[in-house]
Amino acid sequence: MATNQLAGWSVLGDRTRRTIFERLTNRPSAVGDLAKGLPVSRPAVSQHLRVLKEAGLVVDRPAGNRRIYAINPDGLGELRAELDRFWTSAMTAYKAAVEQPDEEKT
Amino acid sequence: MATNQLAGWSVLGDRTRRTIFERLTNRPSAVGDLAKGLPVSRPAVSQHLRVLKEAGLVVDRPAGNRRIYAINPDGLGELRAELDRFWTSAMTAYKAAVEQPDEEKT
DNA sequence: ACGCACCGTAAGCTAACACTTACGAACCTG
DNA sequence: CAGGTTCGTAAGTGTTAGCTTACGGTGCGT
Repeated sequence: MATNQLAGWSVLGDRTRRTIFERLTNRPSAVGDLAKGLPVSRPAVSQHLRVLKEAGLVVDRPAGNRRIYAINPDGLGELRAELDRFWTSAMTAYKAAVEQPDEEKT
Repeated sequence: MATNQLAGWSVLGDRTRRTIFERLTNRPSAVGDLAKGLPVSRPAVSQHLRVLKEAGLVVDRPAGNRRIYAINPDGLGELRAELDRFWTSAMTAYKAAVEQPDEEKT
């Protein structure tokens, strides 16, 4: 499935990719339709979709002539978990560090 | 102030920068100490810290010979808000799209 | 004052990345 | 079958991003 375990952060670091991803949260779309609303060419969108797919964030399904891309619920969950992990880890460590300024007093 | 409004994603998209940021959540540190635990040189860490600082995620304070970098609580809050905004937006749109699969044609 | 440690910045290099055009495959419609 | 879509991929290009080395500035200790 997802070839990368923690790709969410870096994958969504790109603006275009975030836009594509957000559009897909609104509705599943074909490649050409996505490209129409973007300032980049259709093959560029296709390549972004491949990256998103390899990260497990989207899934694709053939529909006759076209290919419909949609959000992958599992990938969405993993992304959520990744963000949660990062955030809680950062917050707990930060709180602990604030409440114990033991190390280095200025 | 944070020079960018949505810098969180792209700034923390880099692995080294995420590591530095997480280390700073544990305890404020000087540049050299940070560089010691990383596979990159000290100037590289310095440059990363500048990016983090411009994004409003960290603050620095001179301490004699050295310069102590620490997490910026305001930046942490803004990051939290940004992640929340992204997540809720994505989730609400996604749920709505799932409950109305009639819109597939465009 | 002298030497040493710590740090920021400039300059330059390299690899990765996002993008384009060109091409071929698969599909539907007449 | 012929023609027109839709799409993925290969090949090539320009830019950016992260990294290194080199250098200058500042503060501390002897």
